[in-house]
Amino acid sequence: MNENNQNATSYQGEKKHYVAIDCIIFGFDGQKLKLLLIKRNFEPEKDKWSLMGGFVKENENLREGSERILNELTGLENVYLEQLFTYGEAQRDPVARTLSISYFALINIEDHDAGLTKSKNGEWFTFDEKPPLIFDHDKMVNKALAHLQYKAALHPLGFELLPEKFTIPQLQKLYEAIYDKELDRRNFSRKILSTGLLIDTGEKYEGGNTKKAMLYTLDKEKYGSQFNDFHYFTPKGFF
Amino acid sequence: MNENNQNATSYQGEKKHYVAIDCIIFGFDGQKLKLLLIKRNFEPEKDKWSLMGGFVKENENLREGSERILNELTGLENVYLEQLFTYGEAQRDPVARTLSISYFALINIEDHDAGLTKSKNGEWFTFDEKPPLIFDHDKMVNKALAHLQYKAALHPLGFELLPEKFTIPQLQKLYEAIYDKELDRRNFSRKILSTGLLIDTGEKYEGGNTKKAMLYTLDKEKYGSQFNDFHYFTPKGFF
DNA sequence: CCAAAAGTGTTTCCGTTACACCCATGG
DNA sequence: CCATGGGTGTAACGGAAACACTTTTGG
Repeated sequence: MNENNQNATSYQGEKKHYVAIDCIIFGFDGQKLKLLLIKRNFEPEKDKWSLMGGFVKENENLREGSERILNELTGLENVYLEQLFTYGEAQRDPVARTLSISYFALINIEDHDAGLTKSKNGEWFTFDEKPPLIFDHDKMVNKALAHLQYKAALHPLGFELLPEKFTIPQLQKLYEAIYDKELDRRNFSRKILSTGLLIDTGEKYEGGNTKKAMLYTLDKEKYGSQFNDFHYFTPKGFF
Repeated sequence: MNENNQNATSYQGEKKHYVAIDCIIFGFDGQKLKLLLIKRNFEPEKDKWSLMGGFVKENENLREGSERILNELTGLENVYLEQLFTYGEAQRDPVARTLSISYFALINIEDHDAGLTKSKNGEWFTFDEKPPLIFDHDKMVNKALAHLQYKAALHPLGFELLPEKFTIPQLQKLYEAIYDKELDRRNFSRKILSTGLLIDTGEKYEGGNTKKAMLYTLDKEKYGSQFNDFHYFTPKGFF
C-alpha cells in the first residue's frame, strides 16, 4: 500500500496526506487595508479567485515553504510571516483530501514586485471589493483578519505594513483601517510615542499640502525586545 | 508513484506526508499546574516520555482526531481543546518525515479516568519534575505553556481547569500556579467578581480548617458570550 | 481565645480620556 | 491670510494598587 520502503519502526500502517500552504497577504496603501489574491489560471477551480498557495515539498520545512510561496508571488524575502492555523476538514478540498496550513503575511505594499505579481494574476483588493474565494479560503481570510486585529491591539505589529520611514498620522490611518474605526489623534500620538519604539529621523514627510509631519523609524532593537510585551495600542473597550 | 487513482484535476505530481496530532494536556490539582505525559511502550523511542499523540486517519477531521486522541488517554469528551501550531521541520521525526499538529487541552484533573490513563502509561508531572521528551515535544510544551499564560491573562480560560464548583481562593491559586507569581488576594477577588462571570451557589467549601470559602459556578451564558472579550486577569506589567 | 484564612472597605495614585490651544504649509 | 492638518498641553475621570479591618472556623 505504502510507497516507502519500510523498516522496523516505520509508520507503515498509517495514511499519508497532501499538505498545502496558503498565504493570507495583507498590505496597506496609505488609506485602506488590502489583501493580495490570485485569479487561478490552473485547475482546480480555474478562473476563480483564491489565496496564493502551494504544496509542501518532500524535504521542505514549513517555514521555508511559506517563504517560497510568498516569494513566488511578490518577489519579497524577510517578510513578517506567521503560521496561523491548519485546516483539515476531510472534505475541504473536493479534489482530494488536503490539509492546508495558513500563513499570515504583512508586507509594505510599495516594496513588492508589481510586475511579478501581475504575471501571476495577483491583484490587491480592499475588503469591500473582495470576491468570493474557493474552498474554505474565505474562512481563512476572516480568521487572519481577526488575528491581525487581535494582535495589532497588543503588539507592535502594524509597523510591518508601513515603509521604512513613516509619520504618526500614517500609522494612525493604518490602525483606523485595521479596525475600521476612528481614533483620537492626540491620544494616539502620545500612546505610540510613549512606547519608545519610534526614532525621530529629523526629516519631514513631503507630499501633504498642509503642515508636514515628522518622519520616524522603528527602533529595531527595542522592537525586537518588546515585541512580545503588551502595549495596548487601541483605546479601552475597543472591541 | 502515487497510491491513488488519478483524474484530470488530481494532485498527482505532489508528495504526501504523514500527519500526526500531539496533545499538550494541562491539569491543576489545587496547588500546582500539571502536564499529562506518557511513557511509550511502543516504537519509536520506546520507554521514553512523550506527549500523547496519534496519526490523522484517512477521513478524519483534525478536530475529531484531537478529540479521539485525548479521549483514548483520559476518557474525557467535551474538553477545552484548541489547535496551537503545526510542526513541520523536515527532520523533526527521525523515523520518517511527519508533520505534527499540536493541540492544547485544559482538563479538570478530577474528572479524568485515572485507571485508563494508568493503563496507557500516562502520568501527571509538575513542570519541576517533567522529564525530557522525545523529538520536539519539549518545544511544543514550552509553546503551549506560553500560550496558556498569554491567553489566561486576557480571557476567562482558567475556569476550564477547575471543578464545576470552585472558590475564589482556588481560582487564585490556579492563576498563581500558571504564572508562578503571587497575587493580591483582595484585588484578585474584586477583579474576578467584577467580570460578572461567577454565580454564588450559596454553598461553602468543605475541607479547609479555617473560614470556609464561598463556592461559585461559572455563568455559562456570559462565559460563552464574553470569552473573546478582553478581561485582564493579571496585574498590569505582569509579564 | 488564638491562629489562619476568607471577605469587605478605603485611600492613593497613575494612565486614559476628552478636550483646548498653537504651529506649519500651500493656495 | 486662511483653511487644513500636525504637534503639544492639561484638567477630570476612573480603575488599579496598596493598604486596614472584620468575620469565620478549628483546635
